[in-house]
Amino acid sequence: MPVNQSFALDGENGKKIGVSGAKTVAALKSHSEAERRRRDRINAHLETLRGLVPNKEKMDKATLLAEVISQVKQLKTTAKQASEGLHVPMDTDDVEVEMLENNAGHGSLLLRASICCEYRPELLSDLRQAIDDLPVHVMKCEISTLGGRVKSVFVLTTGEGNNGNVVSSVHAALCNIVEKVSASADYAQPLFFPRKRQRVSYVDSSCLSS
Amino acid sequence: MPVNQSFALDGENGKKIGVSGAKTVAALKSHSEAERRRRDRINAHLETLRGLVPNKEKMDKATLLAEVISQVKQLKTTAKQASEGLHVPMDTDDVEVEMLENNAGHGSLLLRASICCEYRPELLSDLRQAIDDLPVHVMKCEISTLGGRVKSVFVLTTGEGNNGNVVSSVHAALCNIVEKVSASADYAQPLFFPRKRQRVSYVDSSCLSS
DNA sequence: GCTAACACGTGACAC
DNA sequence: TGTGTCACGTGTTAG
Repeated sequence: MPVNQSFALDGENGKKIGVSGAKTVAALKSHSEAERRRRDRINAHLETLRGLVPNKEKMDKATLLAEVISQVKQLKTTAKQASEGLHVPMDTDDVEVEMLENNAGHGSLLLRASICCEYRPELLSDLRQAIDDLPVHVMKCEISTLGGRVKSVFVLTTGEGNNGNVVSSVHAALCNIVEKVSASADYAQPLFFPRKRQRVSYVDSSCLSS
Repeated sequence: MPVNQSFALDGENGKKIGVSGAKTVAALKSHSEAERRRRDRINAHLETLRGLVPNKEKMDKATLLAEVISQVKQLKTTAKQASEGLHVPMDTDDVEVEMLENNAGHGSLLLRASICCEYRPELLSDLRQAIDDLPVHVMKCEISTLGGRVKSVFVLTTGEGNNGNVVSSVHAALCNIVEKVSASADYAQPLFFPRKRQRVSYVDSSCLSS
């Protein structure tokens, strides 16, 4: 049992531990209480984490944290590759054009073009105009939005003949759109439709990177 | 500096603190060393976690753990919603609403709603209007077109409270849109953009269903 | 009895 | 000032 009464004894530095010692004791007590609260807070979070790992209970703190680490890494990779497959917009602007199939010299090329950028109201019509101006046909189009950002993927075919530098011209056209985005960078309401306030926190896609 | 030499003194229980005292001191030392190792292990894991959260450095242990918790939850939901397949429009009209996650009674529901139908010019604005009128928020939205047909998939969350019959009301709203489609069944130009004549034959989307 | 894990109180340092 | 965080050594308990 700790001493919480103050006796008239000499401290090591010659300081009296008398009536003033009561204050010291009180301060000490609040200190230990604060520390106790800190521990409780940390342990509460650890308890929450214990509920999020598959192994359920019975795990010491260190291995629990190790488990959480591997969980996070695992989830990151799966979420990343899954979102790649599903064309979820990342938070870095991006334009990609790749050739899916080169139909043996003459005839049509099959392209896959994607653009990822912040949303703005004229984006869709700009896209449509850009594609219309190119010597391509849209076979398939996919538009995804997440947290105010947009990713759009096109599967395109070229007509006969004019397949010289279609790839680069498509790329340039899409880049124009992205840059026009960053030009009119003042924020506008997102496409579809976080017009109402977003109650769920956005997915920070940067956390999917590493 | 701790006493690591053993003097011939009597302990309080009458136990000699002699040569055996050296053992006691040694045991105590190994104890504290073991504890130190344990702390280092835990702290190393915490440091690793610090590298996995977006905020980088400067975070006390408790808030770091809190951040990790929200990270894990976030990643879990995204990983779940990403595990759905590709959303290619079939050539049969369809409306589906399913519950992805029921957050423990209170709080928000996570829904996945999809609609597949023929394209018409007002479809997008109709969709937007319908979603706006519902007590839901759009977390993610994906629109795909193929051969004049369109499929749109939404990941929705409901606010607190009004989660009673959201599923059925969402379903009803989307069905209304589909039926409105077949009502104004006279053909209009497709969404995005086979406005120019389609030189390649449409992909029969039934062959994608497998 | 030995190891491993935990909670506790305390000194030190920071803002 | 005091309020908060951290590392440390120790007491205690379980396997």
